[in-house]
Amino acid sequence: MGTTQLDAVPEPKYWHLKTVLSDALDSEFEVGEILPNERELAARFGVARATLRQALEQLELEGRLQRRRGVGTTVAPPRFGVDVGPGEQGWPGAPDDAWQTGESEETTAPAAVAALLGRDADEPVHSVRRTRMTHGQPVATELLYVPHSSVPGLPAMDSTGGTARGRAVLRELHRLELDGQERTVELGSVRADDARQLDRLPGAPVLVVTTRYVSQGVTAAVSVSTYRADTCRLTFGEKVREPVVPAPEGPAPEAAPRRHRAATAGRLSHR
Amino acid sequence: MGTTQLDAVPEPKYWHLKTVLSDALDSEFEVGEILPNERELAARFGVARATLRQALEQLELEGRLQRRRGVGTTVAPPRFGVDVGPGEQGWPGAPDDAWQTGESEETTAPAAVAALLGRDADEPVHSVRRTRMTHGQPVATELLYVPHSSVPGLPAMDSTGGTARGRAVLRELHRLELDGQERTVELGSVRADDARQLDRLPGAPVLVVTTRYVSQGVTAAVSVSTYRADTCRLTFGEKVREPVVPAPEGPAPEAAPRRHRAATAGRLSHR
DNA sequence: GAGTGGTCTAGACCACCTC
DNA sequence: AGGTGGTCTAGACCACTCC
Repeated sequence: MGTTQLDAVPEPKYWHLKTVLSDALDSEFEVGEILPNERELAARFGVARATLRQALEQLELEGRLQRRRGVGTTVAPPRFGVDVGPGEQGWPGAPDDAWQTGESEETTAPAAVAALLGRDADEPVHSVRRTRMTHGQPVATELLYVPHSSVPGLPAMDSTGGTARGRAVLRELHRLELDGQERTVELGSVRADDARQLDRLPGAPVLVVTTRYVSQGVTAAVSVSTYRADTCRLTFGEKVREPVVPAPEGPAPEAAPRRHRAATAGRLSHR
Repeated sequence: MGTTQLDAVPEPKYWHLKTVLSDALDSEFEVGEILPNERELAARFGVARATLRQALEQLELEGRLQRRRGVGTTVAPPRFGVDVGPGEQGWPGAPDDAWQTGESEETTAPAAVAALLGRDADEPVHSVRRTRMTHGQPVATELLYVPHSSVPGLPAMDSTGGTARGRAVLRELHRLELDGQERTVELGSVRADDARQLDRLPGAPVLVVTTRYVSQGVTAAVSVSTYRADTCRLTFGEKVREPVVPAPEGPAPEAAPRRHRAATAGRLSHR
């Protein structure tokens, strides 16, 4: 007695805030437009900044917003669709691939990778770092692990730890016959070293794509690629051509107008 | 002058905490074991609870921990590898698939899905809800959208909005010839309705797999599946058999012992 | 009812970018 | 120097689970 009705599940404030902001983004903002700052938004909605930030975090996770320290919060463009095979049924470094070869060094593979390779954890491998660019932005970094035994023909150039070495490794890899590849995708958080290359803070969500390259029945190489989860949509094309894909937003896309109305000055109404 | 050295980047507390906890998880805890509660952990590390929670959030995102309200925080098992074609080159509802057909109803597809279907946004579609189980746990929910024009042979059973109707839709789908399918994977956050089915709170991170099924040159159906990102590793097998995959943990797996030492009582040392 | 994780507050300071 | 987002604190209350 007293409760007007079944108030049922009191929706968390930040959750409600998120949907309000999401709607405002659709109706009142242009892509690339900069939002009012967090302190102002929090005040306007009558919540603590931490609560507002919880909502913004969600929206950033869904690729709707982009936040940069010292700059501000902007409305993010729809996610890129980046192709992740098996379209290009080739080895890394195929002439047409989207990757840019970087440093290479001789190390020992991390335990998990060694297990995937089916090699001992202490067997030396070539590790080649690569970066993938799209629209002028780095969207992924990769570490490619190639056991010495996979590329026995590689000329000795031990101390040449530069990009030349990386290209040499890729070249040798191409001499092998590729039987197939196997991929897994999972969620991770970017480590400090990758973070800088991807222009994100450590801990930002990434999609980790692990690929096992098989040649003549054995795993010849393993690559671990980390894609920015906020800006990327991984596509696995097969046979079919892609039409205009209007980036589903959030989880299960529900009626999403995303009309671009002219943006003037003081909108984003409260309540 | 004055700084002893390049103190460079003062690592955030929660970031350092995360690595400390991560190491402790490897060395001092068993899978399924329950951690001390948050207030205790925070006190033990001399930080505010919010800071500790930031570290725990990261670890949960990486699939290392599982937190349940009212229960506690437990050490998560390695992620499941769930197959996401194109191994089973078939229509949804193939006799051997891992999905469990649920409710079906007649609706109109959300805008983004309608665009993928290449149909008008107001054309009626059958929407079939399905659930994917693995190891007795629900790992994904799906909404399958089938335009009426794709299954003209479907007998009239308008008001039969149950699972029988869903099965009928799938049955009709099988009569079509499948030319190919096209998938995309992206990060999302689970909506309220899916959340309950996946036993997660709203907003939890999910991997959204959107599949376009093509028959005779046109898109015959579109499915949107949301997988729990904390417990799932999506696998895209091709030709190759899978060995024992020891779940890379975090982004780029670095030397990960994950040895299971006997767990006693009051460890998890500070500093 | 006791104990857990989830939400929220009102403040403070820091790191970074831009002017 | 001033403004932005990022980190951190010390508290409070709530929703949930289990006994």
